Amino acid sequence: MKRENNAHCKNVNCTQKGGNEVCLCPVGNVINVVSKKWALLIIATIGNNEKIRYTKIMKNLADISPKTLADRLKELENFGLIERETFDEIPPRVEYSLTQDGIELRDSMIPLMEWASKKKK
Amino acid sequence: MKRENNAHCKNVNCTQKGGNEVCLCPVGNVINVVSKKWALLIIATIGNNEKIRYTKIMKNLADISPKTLADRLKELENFGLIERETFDEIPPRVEYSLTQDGIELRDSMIPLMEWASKKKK
DNA sequence: CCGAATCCGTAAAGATACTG
DNA sequence: CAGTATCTTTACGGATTCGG
Repeated sequence: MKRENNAHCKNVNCTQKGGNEVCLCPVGNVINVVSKKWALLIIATIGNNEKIRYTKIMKNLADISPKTLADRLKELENFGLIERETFDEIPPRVEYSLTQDGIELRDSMIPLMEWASKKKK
Repeated sequence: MKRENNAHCKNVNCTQKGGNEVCLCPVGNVINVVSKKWALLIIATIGNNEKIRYTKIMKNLADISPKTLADRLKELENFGLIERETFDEIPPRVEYSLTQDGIELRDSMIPLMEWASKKKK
């Protein structure tokens, strides 16, 4: 059976049915960045602070390892979701903040976080 | 400085500031299930179909491996987000559907999926 | 045939110690 | 302070196999 017309997706190989569903074909890239472990929580943490330093993110996300945090910050920056500002001071200071895209992402994940929040325990 | 009152969180160790932010303290568990690779896409796929079989999920998520799908389905079932119904037929038939919690999750992630959808190239 | 389970190699995440 | 380096552990992917 050839698939029905789908308002959400122009991909001819899309196997989703038409209707009011959310088509998943175009979601791949972003989701793969965003669904890595800690990624959403990092975005949310930065979003809660406007500007925030590496050590403070570490404290807020108590169980993250420094390596994972550094890796994730680099990815999120490369992806244009966060911004990294360095200051030539001793001791060094680096501040992270959300870009416009990051803010949009943060806003769009608030319902998810609230669901998770009330779901826990 | 002791932290300010935070309407979202009763955890005394919460390091978030007060205000209109989303507190992350209670989010841990669920997020760790949900932010595993493919988890959100599986939820979304099942949510798009009410009932759906293993093989059809495989087709919809073209690049997932059978092992990863089986692993994720088990986790999501254990977590009470999806339901697994087996039929004693040959060839065997297994249908997956969202639980009430799964439906809530699905609803709460729609904005995120839509953001991802319009963000992608 | 369908829905996995198994085995195995690679990639990602965690723990800890350490440095510019 | 803001990360690296290094090592161990866990997660993921790919092919094959298998019971019903």
